[in-house]
Amino acid sequence: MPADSSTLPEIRLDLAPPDIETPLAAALLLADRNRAGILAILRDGPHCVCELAAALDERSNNVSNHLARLRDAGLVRASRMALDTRRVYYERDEAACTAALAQLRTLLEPTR
Amino acid sequence: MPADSSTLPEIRLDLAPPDIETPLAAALLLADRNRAGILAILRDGPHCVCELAAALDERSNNVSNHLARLRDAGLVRASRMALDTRRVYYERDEAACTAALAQLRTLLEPTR
DNA sequence: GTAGTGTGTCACCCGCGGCTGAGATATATG
DNA sequence: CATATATCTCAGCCGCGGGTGACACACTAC
Repeated sequence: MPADSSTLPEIRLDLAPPDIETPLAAALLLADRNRAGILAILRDGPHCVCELAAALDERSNNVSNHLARLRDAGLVRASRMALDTRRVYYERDEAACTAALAQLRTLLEPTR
Repeated sequence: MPADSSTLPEIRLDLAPPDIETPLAAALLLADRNRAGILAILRDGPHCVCELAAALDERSNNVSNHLARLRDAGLVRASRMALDTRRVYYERDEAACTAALAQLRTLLEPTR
């Protein structure tokens, strides 16, 4: 027990647990070598799964798994192109990526 | 083998693997409930380990472990304050947090 | 000195998530 | 139709990282 509690900082044991569910979900999506690589590669336009797999030196089914995660989160879109309907081309959803970045800002940007 | 390769998009199997080490490291740091919570709580100023542990409903040694990770990455600083030298107060390094956010921008921001 | 509190360190356990392999589906060609 | 390529799905395995427990260390009060 402190001798002089008025000069000591008050200990706050009743701080509210912060709501970090959404930014945490965004961080978890980026916290994987292959998913981060996919998003980086797709910055320069759409690519098909086999191109991504070759660039990442991973198997296509593994890349497809990660693409499904990103697709479920809305960060990428899939589409078959007219002249090459066998392949599935993926492209970034820039609006969703910006939204995810905004979530991460709530963790890393000062409140001010 | 395509019958008419001139009308089909060229498949790029020689894409360079992107360098994502630094943004990946930043994402891995944020991709944990307790570390994300610590950064969120510290937005409103320094707090000691026991306060963080209480807010996160975690044991102090566990919180201390995560603080060490954030400290090694430079995102937070530790200091003992004059009037309360028993406790260790942690505060965000806003410059480092901004730098980490800049790394994540390389994944989520359009290149333009 | 001893006792008590706050924090740090580390080995260990264990669950979660990434990778794999097998199979299914889709599209094209012969 | 059969064959080939590209992608998708999912159960299972396994390594990595977070939580725990025990202990050491730092500081205060007595």
